[in-house]
Amino acid sequence: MGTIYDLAKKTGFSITTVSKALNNYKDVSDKTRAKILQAAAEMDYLPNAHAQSLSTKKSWAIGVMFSEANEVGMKHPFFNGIIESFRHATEEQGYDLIFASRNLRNRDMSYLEHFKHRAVDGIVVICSDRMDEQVQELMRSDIPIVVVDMDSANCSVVYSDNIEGARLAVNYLHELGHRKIAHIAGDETIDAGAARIKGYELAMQELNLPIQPGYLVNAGFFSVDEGKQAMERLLELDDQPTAVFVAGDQMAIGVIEAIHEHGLHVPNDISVIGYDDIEMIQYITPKLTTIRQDTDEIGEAAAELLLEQMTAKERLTERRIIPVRLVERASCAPVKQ
Amino acid sequence: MGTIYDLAKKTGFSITTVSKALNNYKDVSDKTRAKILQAAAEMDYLPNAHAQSLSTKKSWAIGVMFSEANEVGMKHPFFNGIIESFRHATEEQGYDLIFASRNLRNRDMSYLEHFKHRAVDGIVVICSDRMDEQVQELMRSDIPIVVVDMDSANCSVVYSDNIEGARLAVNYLHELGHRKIAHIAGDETIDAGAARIKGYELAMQELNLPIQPGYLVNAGFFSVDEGKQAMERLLELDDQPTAVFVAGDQMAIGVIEAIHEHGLHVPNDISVIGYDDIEMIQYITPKLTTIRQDTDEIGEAAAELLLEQMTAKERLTERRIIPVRLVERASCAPVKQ
DNA sequence: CAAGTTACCGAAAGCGCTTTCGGGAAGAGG
DNA sequence: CCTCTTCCCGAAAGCGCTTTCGGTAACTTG
Repeated sequence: MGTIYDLAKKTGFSITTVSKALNNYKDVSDKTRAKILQAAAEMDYLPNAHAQSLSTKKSWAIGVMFSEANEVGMKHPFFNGIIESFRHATEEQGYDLIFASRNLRNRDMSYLEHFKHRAVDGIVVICSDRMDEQVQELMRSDIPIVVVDMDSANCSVVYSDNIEGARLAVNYLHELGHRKIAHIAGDETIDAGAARIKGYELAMQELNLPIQPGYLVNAGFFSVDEGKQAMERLLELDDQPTAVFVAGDQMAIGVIEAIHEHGLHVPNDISVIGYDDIEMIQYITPKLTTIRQDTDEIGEAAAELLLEQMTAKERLTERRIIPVRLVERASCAPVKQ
Repeated sequence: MGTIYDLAKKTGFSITTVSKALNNYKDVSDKTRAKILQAAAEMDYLPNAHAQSLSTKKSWAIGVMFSEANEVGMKHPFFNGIIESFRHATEEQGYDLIFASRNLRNRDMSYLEHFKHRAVDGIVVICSDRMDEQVQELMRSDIPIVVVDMDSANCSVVYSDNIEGARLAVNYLHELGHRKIAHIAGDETIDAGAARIKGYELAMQELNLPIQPGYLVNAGFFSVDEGKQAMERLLELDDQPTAVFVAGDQMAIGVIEAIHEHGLHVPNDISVIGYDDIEMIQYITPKLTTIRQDTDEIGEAAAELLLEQMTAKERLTERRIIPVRLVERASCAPVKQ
């Protein structure tokens, strides 16, 4: 492949001139630039990224911290959509993504340490647990950073409009005639969970609907099983809800399972509305009505906020809230009289 | 954070000694090593990865080429499981994954070029299209490489035992009494598709079952829609099959949809068996019986084959075939008499 | 006690690139 | 014809680290 020295030797120019030609400096004539470029193509020369980074202090790499409660990593059906869209957006600007291990040659270090070691230009964290000490550490650092699906005053963040999403869900059920509306919630330590609870409470209040005892149940961390268990608690109630707003699609799948196992029908006996709009809910029975989060737009917004900081070379703290919308399918029906 | 020079100044030793202490050379006394390590901790010194790579020619990074026909990237429900497992396995050895963009500061280059530019230690390619010129180029290069879900004599490969998987599927249907067994296949340009076709033909032959005209239908690239369309062609036949072996779970979802839309029932009228065992098929109705590919093991095997080459510093060409197994759920039933 | 080991440390070169700064040649202006 | 710009180009330092090689001090050994 050769180095810049080889190119210099081949063309007869100094490495300085070669470097300048390659980097479009203005103080090299078109003629010599052409010669150098041609020679570079001939010996398919490629600059060494490490050498470049060393001397420019810019690595063209973005560190990704991806971590969620259920440890499924890239298999996470919602987060992986965000990552994918983020990747597209940053790729266009010439950045590579690096998924850092926490293990540097068997000395384990924090994500921050690792990212500093790798000298990334920016960091994106997709992590649901705001208490994670690793995340805190990243947010305290001075590396440009953007955090997805989590709120914070100390760095740029992007997340869906969860309050509005919850309101959409509750209002929709209300329009269908439901009054006994329960909420199967995500854990409050997760911002998205907390916000949807708040939205639920707000919406109920606006509609003058009381939240009956036992109608707000914490289902933990968005897994199918937890959703199922939560629904079972709801089904034990004397005064069962006629509709339930579930804080996540995966939980909603468990919820429907539980309802079916109890011999009841969705949506005829109980209406269910989810949150996220992950792919698989189009294929279950009944197809799940849900609040759609726009992963494409979330990823793009995250990229935008990060790129902004990286070019400005200073930390900004912008907050971007992405609109959600209701996707009507078949899991909700008018209340039975 | 400081450099090795700062550390040297702080401790009074030369940078040579500092470097040696950090890298566990034997020719530095325990006492001075301790001092240096302590000082390093105090100023939380971290070596700069670019400088290290530049001088050692080892980047501790693995390039990932991830590309499939449907352009869903990391959202791909099967491939993302492999990546995740691969990531775990390589992480343990201290490697980071780099998802390379094909765009180097707005000059577009090939994956190979990009990986050379980044000086990765190895490459993993997860790509279904064997004709992809980019993949060919990677395989021709001299960088350690492992290819997943594709066969080749020129580099290390790992894939599932597709022949055996197809055989398992067909035999299972046969045991249920089915004789009219169709195959909705993946495109033959994709190794996995071709192998499953071959397995299907083999198994049918072994059972002395003729493959009726129209029973082998190419459904293209494993999407739900393509599966659906293929099934519709099958349903137009005068002599309809009683069971169909579908080369991918996503296609099988479309297949079931098509059957239902025609007023028929799965599995009572037609049995369906899929391939892959992606998560969502546990939640559809009926739960899909399928051939399970072990993504964990595939990812681990890929990591193993790659690490092997990277430490040996030479290209090996080992072939690893991962066993599959039948997962019985509810989409197949004994044939009606 | 002289000679030979062994243990520990440092000077310096090198990895491949960028960038400042200065200098020579060619052109502009009087 | 002389001075002042403008246009090109290159020497050299520097980015932060590793590694070879040699040298000194301390320690054995007979």
